[in-house]
Amino acid sequence: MPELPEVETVVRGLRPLLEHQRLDRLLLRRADMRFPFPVDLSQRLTGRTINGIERRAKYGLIRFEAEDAPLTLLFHLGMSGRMVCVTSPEEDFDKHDHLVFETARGQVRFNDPRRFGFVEMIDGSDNASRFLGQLGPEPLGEALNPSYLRGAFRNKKAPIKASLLNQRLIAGLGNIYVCEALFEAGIRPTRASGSLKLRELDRLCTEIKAVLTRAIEAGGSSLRDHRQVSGELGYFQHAWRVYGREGAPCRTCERPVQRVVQSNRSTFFCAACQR
DNA sequence: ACGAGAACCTGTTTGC
DNA sequence: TGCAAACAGGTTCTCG
Repeated sequence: MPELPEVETVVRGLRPLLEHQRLDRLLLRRADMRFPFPVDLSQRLTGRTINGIERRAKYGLIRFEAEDAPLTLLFHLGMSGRMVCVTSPEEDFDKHDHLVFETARGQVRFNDPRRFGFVEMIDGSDNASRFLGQLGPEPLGEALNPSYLRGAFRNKKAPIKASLLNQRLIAGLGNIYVCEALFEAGIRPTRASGSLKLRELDRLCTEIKAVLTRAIEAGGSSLRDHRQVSGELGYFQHAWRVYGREGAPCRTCERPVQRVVQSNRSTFFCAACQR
């Protein structure tokens, strides 16, 4: 489930395996993803040292050592993407292992059954990326605050659920954490974005940060689990308050959780607790 | 300009 | 039991 906390967990998990390592081999097994993988990936990156790995919104950024301009490999996990760490390289490939990074420490395999994931080479500054250019502020940064939200949502008729998913307004929220944050803030997902009072925006802002922070902590603890580190990165269990709980009792008032579809995506909420 | 819906693809679950 | 439909964490594009 690659939303922001999962990508953060993936990035943290990749660091000990890839950071300051030379990329000995980059194997491209399948290139026809959501956007085709660049065909010259191996040629451009093999032999280079990885300087660091960062996250921006739901994107992972692998920084490579380069002579002149910065060189970055951006990756996105799509809906079903995973990074699988393999310390015994003779292990058979899965049919959905599309890209394989190999260093002295072993392999990292980009596995993605649905192939909505993709990578992009960024030459120079991050602004050169077609994906990073239009992004709104990071939800965990100081730039996300009630007055920013007031400006971003002013006069907007779109439901608050849709606005929170809009990466140009806030970068990194996905379907699960939007549902959870709206529940925690007591705000009904169908409300017009522009109708939220400053008091509500303040609470929403607080809950967005709290929900994401808790999820990152859960991911961090799962990283310490040996099975996680040597296997799949970025997938951990979480006890959702409303997400995926249609018909089950609200954990606050015990009335059944409702499910509606907004912009073709499921929204879960409690009609009594969220107004 | 804005918002809703479709498209992209595969695997798993649900329902008849 | 078998098969088809529904559904799944994302982003981008088109259309009204």
